Amino acid sequence: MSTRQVGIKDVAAAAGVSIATVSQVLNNVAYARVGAETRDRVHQAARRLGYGPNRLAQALRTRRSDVIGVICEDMATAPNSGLVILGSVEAAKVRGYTIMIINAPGTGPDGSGDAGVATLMDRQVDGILYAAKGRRRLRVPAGLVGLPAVLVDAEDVGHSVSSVIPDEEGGARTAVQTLIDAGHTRIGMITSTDDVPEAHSRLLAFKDTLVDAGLEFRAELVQSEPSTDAAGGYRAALRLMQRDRRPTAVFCFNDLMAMGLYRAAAELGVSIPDELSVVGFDNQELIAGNLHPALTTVSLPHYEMGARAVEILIDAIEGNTGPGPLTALPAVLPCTLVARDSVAPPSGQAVTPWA
Amino acid sequence: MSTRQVGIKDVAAAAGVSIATVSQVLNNVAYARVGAETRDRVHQAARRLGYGPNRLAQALRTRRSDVIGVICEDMATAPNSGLVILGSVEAAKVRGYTIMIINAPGTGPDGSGDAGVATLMDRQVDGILYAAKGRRRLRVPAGLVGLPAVLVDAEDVGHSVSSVIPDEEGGARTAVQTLIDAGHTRIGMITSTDDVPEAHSRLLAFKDTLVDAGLEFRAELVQSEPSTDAAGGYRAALRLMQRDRRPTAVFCFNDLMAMGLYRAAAELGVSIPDELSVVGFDNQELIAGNLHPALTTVSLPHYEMGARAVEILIDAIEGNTGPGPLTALPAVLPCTLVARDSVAPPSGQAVTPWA
DNA sequence: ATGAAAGCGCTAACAG
DNA sequence: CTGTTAGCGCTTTCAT
Repeated sequence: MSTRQVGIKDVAAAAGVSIATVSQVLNNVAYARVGAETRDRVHQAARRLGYGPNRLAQALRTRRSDVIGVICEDMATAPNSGLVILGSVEAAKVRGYTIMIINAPGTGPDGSGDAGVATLMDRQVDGILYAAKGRRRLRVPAGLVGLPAVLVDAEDVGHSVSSVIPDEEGGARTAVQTLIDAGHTRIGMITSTDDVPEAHSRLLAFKDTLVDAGLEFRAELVQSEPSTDAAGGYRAALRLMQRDRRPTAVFCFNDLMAMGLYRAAAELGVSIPDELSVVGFDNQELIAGNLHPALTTVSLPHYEMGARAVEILIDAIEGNTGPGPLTALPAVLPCTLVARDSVAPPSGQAVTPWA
Repeated sequence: MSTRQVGIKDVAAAAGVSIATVSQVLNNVAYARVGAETRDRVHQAARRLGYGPNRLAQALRTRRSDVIGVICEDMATAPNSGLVILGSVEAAKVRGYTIMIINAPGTGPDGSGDAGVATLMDRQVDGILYAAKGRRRLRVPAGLVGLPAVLVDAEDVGHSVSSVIPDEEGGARTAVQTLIDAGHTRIGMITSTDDVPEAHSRLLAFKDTLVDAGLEFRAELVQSEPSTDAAGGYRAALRLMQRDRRPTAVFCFNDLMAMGLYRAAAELGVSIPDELSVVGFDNQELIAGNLHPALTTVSLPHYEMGARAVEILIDAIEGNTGPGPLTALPAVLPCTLVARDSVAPPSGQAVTPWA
């Protein structure tokens, strides 16, 4: 803003060539056959003047802005939305793109980013990433369909937009299997009474993993609560732990509920992990890393989803995606176990007097 | 991308006027005196065709992109960086701007966003927001000085960039005063041994608030630890609580340390808030809201800083800032108390046998 | 091997 | 009151 921004024509003047030539050498145009010595002059002039291309002008001309719009539902409220943004920002950078971001209130069953889509398209973004607030399926804003777009952490009900989702069920199986592998046979679960997809899939994975391991599923060992925070976890845990034969391990719907379980255990004088193993879900670093003992949990691939979505999007934009439609099957990314200190083999001693 | 984007000339054709007229009515140019009936035709045509201006073309022509670049140090790692982003996104939207965001590794004593500044300037952003990772002072990237820029959560050592910072000390005073107001006279503190500015300012505020209230500052009632997480808080708390006369209330350096204090209290059988009041700092919702009892704490104005910074920036860009230099005193935003359930009057009973 | 010229979609003087 | 014209900074055909 101080000294007027140097442009291609300044470079041209300094190098004693035409602006066309400057453009060609600076962009390494294949067909342009420019003398080696000329190239040098141009490059040097550019460097000397501190030339940087005006990406707006380039975009106007080439009809490619190299910017990706990100619509984030309830940014900063949704836990870890920061990570999907970071993933997309970094993946974009690698490919020479930049992220333009807007927020969308995540209310109602439908995606709410309609105005957002328009805003971003006016700004000529090359494609749009819609980061949903962890709902399974949603109806994407009408404006989205037809243009390069990918949905993160949700699938479009109309299957008209491709998406990147976590392998929820695999993650839950991993969690339960971790407990089984540690030697537990009497495993409980604390979960949500809400009719949300995660609740179903995690419960299902819990059952399946148990029976796959030849273990019995006992309905009385799963306790649910409407609120999936620490308070809910505490109440569910109390019910679970105050029965005749309590489990030696429990799988929690999320880290917050696990936090409630920790409190219940402390009050009942049962020690984690010696007398009770626990694994959570979500890997909320702040919680999982600061509970005592640190919570073993399953991590949702937030960063990876953001990054992957951007890659898919850019491939689509640049046409590297082959002739097939953008709308293939959703990319499903693994949820990995983050092992900390809350899992141990069951203690030798009987957990209850008569067991 | 399907049907070629409609442009100003399509509207002109549809309305039977020239593109200049369209531009003028759509932009409400003051001096342009266009017939009311013509205006209507234009507006209708525009609406009917679903016209949206190509903001890139506008920007190229007007030399104003209406986009603000945000450089975020360690986005998503820094706690609550999501909130400053959200604040800036929403404030920008109100003024018709959009946010373009990039990440910068927050290592070393200096701001690391040099490349980032260049990237953003190439994209013709109108100004830059540099969101630091909660360090007090830093040397901003050289490219920043001279252009519209504001620093969030830090001050430039060269005072060449204006900034928005939290009233750390005021927040700490509020925290301590809350305890005093509840009737406590024997108040402890758990803090960091690190030589970081927050540690100094919070400790100072602690002392000052005490003496201002006519209370005695006792060095033995402040316990520090190098690690400011729950583990550190636990260790410090143990030392603090196992003395002859323990405090009836404690002010914690942050919510994580408070979390450690909760554990220590539980183990020692002292009940919060009946026998011990506690107030934290940071308002990490996930922690503070899920501890039991919920933690009363002081909130850092992350969202507000982002929003305020954008407003300052836009004022500077649009020249509403008066003749004065952009680099005025830093804007300091209040840290407010978030009252939850961890503070109560001191219990009537003596805390120790002989007290 | 290099340059002239047209034009991306829009705004801002200025002319009618 | 409205239209013509000249660019913003760049890329890309097409001449030379």
